[in-house]
Amino acid sequence: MTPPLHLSLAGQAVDVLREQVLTGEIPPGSRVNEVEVAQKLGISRGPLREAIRHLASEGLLTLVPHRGAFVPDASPDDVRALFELRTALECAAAELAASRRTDVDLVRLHEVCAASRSNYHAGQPFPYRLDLAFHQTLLDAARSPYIAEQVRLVQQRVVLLRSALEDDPPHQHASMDDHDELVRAIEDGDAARASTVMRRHLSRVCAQMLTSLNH
Amino acid sequence: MTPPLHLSLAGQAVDVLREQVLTGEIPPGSRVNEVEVAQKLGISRGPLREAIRHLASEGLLTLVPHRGAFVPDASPDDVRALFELRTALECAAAELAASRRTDVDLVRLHEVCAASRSNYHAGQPFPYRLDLAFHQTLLDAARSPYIAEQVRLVQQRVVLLRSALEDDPPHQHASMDDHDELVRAIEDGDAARASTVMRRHLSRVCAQMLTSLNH
DNA sequence: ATGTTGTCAACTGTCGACAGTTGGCAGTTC
DNA sequence: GAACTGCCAACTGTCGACAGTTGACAACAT
Repeated sequence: MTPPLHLSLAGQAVDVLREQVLTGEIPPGSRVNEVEVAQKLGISRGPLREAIRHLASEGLLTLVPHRGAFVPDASPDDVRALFELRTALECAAAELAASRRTDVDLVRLHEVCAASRSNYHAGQPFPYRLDLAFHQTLLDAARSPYIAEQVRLVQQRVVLLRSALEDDPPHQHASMDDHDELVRAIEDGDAARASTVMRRHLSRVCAQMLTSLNH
Repeated sequence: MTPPLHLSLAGQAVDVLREQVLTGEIPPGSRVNEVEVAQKLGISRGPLREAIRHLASEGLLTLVPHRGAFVPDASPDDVRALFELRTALECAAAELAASRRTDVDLVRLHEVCAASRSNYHAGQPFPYRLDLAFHQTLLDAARSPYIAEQVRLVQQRVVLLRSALEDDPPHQHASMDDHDELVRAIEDGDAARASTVMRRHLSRVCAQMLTSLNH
């Protein structure tokens, strides 16, 4: 009934470290010292090593033999290649969502879009939270667990390049329009259009990210 | 110059275990005993645990808390979901290959296709080796490292469901025709057709796999 | 015979300590 | 002063041992 009320130490360490890496508390380029972090978390090096390896498998850390684990900072080429992967996955998800969505899915998608707009007009911070929520809702509608899992991992790596999270109103506005158009295509069951719109949307996001990388 | 002439014990254990899992030496459904395997490999439990976690992150093992690691055996739904992911990735790769391929890529693709046919007529075993080689060559032509990496992982998981590797001549013949048509589309730089052919090809392979799952 | 409870062996989760490697720094030479 | 060499501290890679949990078996009650 109560599956694992308390996770293993390694699992807890994964959660804590992931949060610290994604929020930038451990900045890109810096190293993760095993003994230091283990003491700070109050655990031994064994579980911490497992946590580090796990995050490395998610792409949130890069391992260098005999040197340790580093938080990766991305080059423009990395960003482009990463978005090629993301585009492949999310376009497929959009197509599947268009053909499999239920009425409940549509309600949820509309809700997230409406929440985004009200949040935007209220000037709330962290608008990307709702952006992630939209893509997550779309993935639920696609009902393809393996694709969903991979998208989750890719989105994490994108968040790691938080440089583009600066609130850029024109970009936010365009994104919300993209989202609305995506929902309409999914509502119509038009897989081809859903894929096309998603591709354009991600292309825009990628470009925005690249420009903010160059300052 | 000689980067790591001898890998870490964990790295070696990963290679050995992956081979054993993929060849079925450790059959699906069976458990991996940490102390037993560690002794057999002549290493300690620490490095072996890291190897097990690594393979789990690749989808070749599933971890159950306090129970251990198991070799997963797939249900039809798993196969379908896995091929949805594979289709998303490889269709994108086919499109990219069509727009980025060089003359050298084309030569290599033709070579692999020719090798497949001669191998087929010679009645050699393990025809899937050359199938993997074809898809690998196509990925090289796509020049999208993240997509390539994910495809590699998915293909591994497909190999794990080796049930469909029974040499089925009609299926092999159809696959080789698909490959040839794919190369033509890539040669023409026709991304849309490359994607379409790849989708049909993988759909056929998935169907073949599902039928051989039901015996 | 069936269901329940107590016990136990086997295994995973975790820890602290030792060994091997790496990068940097001081000392030396030209 | 610059380049090279040898040493050293810090850190990762690895190991063996202990603690906690799980599933199964046996004994018992119904």
